[in-house]
Amino acid sequence: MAIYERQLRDRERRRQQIIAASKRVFVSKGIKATIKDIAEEAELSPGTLYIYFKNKDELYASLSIRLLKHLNLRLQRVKETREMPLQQRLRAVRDALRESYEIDPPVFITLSHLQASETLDNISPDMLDQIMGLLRQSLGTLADIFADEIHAGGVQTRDPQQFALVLWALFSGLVLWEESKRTLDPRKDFLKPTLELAFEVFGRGLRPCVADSEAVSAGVHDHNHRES
Amino acid sequence: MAIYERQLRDRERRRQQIIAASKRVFVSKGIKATIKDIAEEAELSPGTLYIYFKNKDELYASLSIRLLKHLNLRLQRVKETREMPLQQRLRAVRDALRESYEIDPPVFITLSHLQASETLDNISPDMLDQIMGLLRQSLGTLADIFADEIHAGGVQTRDPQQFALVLWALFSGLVLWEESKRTLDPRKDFLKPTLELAFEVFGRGLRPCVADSEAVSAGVHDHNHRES
Amino acid sequence: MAIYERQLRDRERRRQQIIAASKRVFVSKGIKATIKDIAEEAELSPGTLYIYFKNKDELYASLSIRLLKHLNLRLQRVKETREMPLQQRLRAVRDALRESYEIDPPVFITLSHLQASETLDNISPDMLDQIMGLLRQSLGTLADIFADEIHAGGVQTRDPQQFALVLWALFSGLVLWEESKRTLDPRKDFLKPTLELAFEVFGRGLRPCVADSEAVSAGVHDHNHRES
Amino acid sequence: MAIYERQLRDRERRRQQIIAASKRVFVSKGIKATIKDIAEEAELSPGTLYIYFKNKDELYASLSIRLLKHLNLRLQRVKETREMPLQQRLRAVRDALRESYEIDPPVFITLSHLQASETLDNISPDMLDQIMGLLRQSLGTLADIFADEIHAGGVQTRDPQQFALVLWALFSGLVLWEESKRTLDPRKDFLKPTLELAFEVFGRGLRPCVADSEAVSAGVHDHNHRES
DNA sequence: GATGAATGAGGATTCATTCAT
DNA sequence: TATGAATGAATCCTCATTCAT
Repeated sequence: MAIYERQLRDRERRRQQIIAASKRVFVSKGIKATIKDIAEEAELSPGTLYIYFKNKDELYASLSIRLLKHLNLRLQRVKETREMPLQQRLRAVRDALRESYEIDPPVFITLSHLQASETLDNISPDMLDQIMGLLRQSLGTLADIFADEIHAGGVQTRDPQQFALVLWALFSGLVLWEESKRTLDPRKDFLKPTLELAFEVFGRGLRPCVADSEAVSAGVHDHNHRES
Repeated sequence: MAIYERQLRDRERRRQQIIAASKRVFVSKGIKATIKDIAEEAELSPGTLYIYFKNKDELYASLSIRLLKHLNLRLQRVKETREMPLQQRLRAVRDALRESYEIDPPVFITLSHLQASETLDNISPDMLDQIMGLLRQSLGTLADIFADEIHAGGVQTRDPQQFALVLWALFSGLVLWEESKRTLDPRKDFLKPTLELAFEVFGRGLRPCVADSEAVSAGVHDHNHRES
Repeated sequence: MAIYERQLRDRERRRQQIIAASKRVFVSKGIKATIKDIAEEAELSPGTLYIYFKNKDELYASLSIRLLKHLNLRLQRVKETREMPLQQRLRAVRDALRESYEIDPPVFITLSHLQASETLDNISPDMLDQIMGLLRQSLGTLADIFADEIHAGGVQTRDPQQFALVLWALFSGLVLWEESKRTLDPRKDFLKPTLELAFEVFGRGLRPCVADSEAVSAGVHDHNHRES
Repeated sequence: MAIYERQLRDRERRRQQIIAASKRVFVSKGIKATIKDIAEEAELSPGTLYIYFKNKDELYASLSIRLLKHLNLRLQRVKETREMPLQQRLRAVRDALRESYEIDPPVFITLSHLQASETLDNISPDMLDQIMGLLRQSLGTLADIFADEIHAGGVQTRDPQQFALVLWALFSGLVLWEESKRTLDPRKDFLKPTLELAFEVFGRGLRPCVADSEAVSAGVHDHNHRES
């Protein structure tokens, strides 16, 4: 049994080693990275990758899984801080997202591609389920956080799932833009300030107010007064 | 003379016919569409496409140009409605974006890919300039709208360019998500409600307030006191 | 009849116009010239070329025919100068070859390609006969000149056809080399001095001598003495 | 270690196998041979060729390199026979050229094409340098031989480089002609007798004479007096 | 397990040639 | 006759994947 377990552990270690190499390759070559590129970076032969991954798309998907697992953990931790004030929790969410992104910038793009392409066809149902599950879980955790806040009265009463989705989209969009900028001009960390503004605006927008959105457009100024 | 003009018109019509076919192919085959696919859809031979487009990437880019031109027009019109209240203008912006998207859902994705990939290498500088110019123009128009509102006092004093960018990212992210949903489950128009919520939140978040963002997170905590 | 003749004349004029354009294109684009290139240079449409030439290879062949006709004329004229001394006639031959080459440097290469490739398969038998006839005629005229000289005693008694062939090969080889140099370094007129040396050596080598070539190799030094 | 060496040997063997197949294809299909043709002849798949050669042009170039290396060796050996009489050395040169040619008749043509075409653009600078170096070396060795003979007094005092070039051109021209004959009528070994005559004439033409070339044409005219 | 040479389907692109106007 | 858009076969090359060692 011990032997079997060690084999299992070794196997998993190899997988991680390949995944790590893939990430490094993505950083330099982007989406156009080939299996050969990755194999070279991992100091393995192309054939070996196929022992650990069914095909290229599953390798891609594995990257996403790793990313999502990390993100889930971080979000879970935020969820548990029920005692914190809303704005602080939002900032924690923001940082969780940003740090997950910064671990592997290009992988986030992979995740987008994964969603938008036919890549999914080549992935085993198991893996697809896993990814979709993790994605749902991330969004679910976000939604839970919003549900807390709605319940506490700091956020207007709306479907928390929707809030989660909007936040996720906001983040994805910014990351996509960041990446596109990076190909044109690789000055780093343009993301941070924009992300901060985005969360600030978003955070402020969540708050409940006397006047509903319809009313708002009628007479903005008065309503902007906060009772504090 | 009339003959020359007719030829010119015919030529442009063909271009549009090919672009239209490309869009249809993108809907069904996604980014992996081949020249052959598009040619078949357009009921032309592969060679013919190369009469009208220098290469595949320029065909892709043309799709984006069409989209951006349309969007620019729509946003320009919104910009001119200075007399309208903020919320109404925001809704107009939202509709401009959404309608531009709905004309060619998959093309928006192409635009994202265009940004994020090495596609740019194959595009003639002229065309690249055109796309980047249109993109900058769109963001510029958005920024102008925000500048108006900041000046009018309905929006907090921040860099309007940043606001524009956040809005664009928000929209891109939602579109990306919509597209990914569509491949998994093609029930239409899931975008609309989320987009509406997103703009509502965003719109409310823009408003200036007595307490600055720093202050807010400090001063707001009464609301957020947890019983814990 | 007059009408028919004028049509014929017009037709021939068009052909020559196209041939002239082809030559110009060859100078700039080399063997890789396309039908479209030639059509543009001739200010005609690709289709029109096919009214005057069965296919691309026949157009190429026509160039060669023009060249060979010109060369034949020049050589014929040399042949008629029986009264001239050998060396002077040789120089006349040399100049005839060089000038024919200089009218259209790249066409000479076409002629080589014509010989060495499968181009011939696409040419109508008539045209092939014409080319081969002209080539044979050129070599024949050269041979006739040598025959004169052999008869006159200025040239050793050997098959004059063989002499003609050696001369032709010498010239072709030099032209080929010249062309290859030109692609690497387009300084002009490197051909002339080498060609002069070549003909000088060749001319001297033709002369009959007391010692035969076999004898020569036995004891060169003694035999090198000329009785003059 | 032994393993590594065997792999290296295998690799080189494969390369040679592909080169051998290419030659065979050239014989039958000429310059128009495609990668597919060569792959089929080598009983490999097209993709495999690209493991051993960067692209088609480098495959072509490799053929030339092999040829030139062989030729260089042969000429070097002739150069070392300083004690031999001129005519015998010339015959040795002639045989070196002819035998190099006979190893791979079509490759010599490739070499010519290589010089004259745009093929050069696709070849790595290293390989181009190698070919040009070998070519220069061959011509240099020839020139050295002539320099010896000039020094020994058996050859008139001229630039030996020029002599080398003339000889090379003479040979190239004959080979080109031979090849063109072969496509029309594949009776073998028409080259040999012409080449012999060519070298004989050339050899005799090299000899110094009392009268210089200018003088010759003046002083020779006794021979050339025509009865007219 | 590990290798990496071999595969070969598939893609973008070119260009001689045709044909409706 | 002249046009030039349309054709589509043919070409080079790539790269995910397999398999004998």
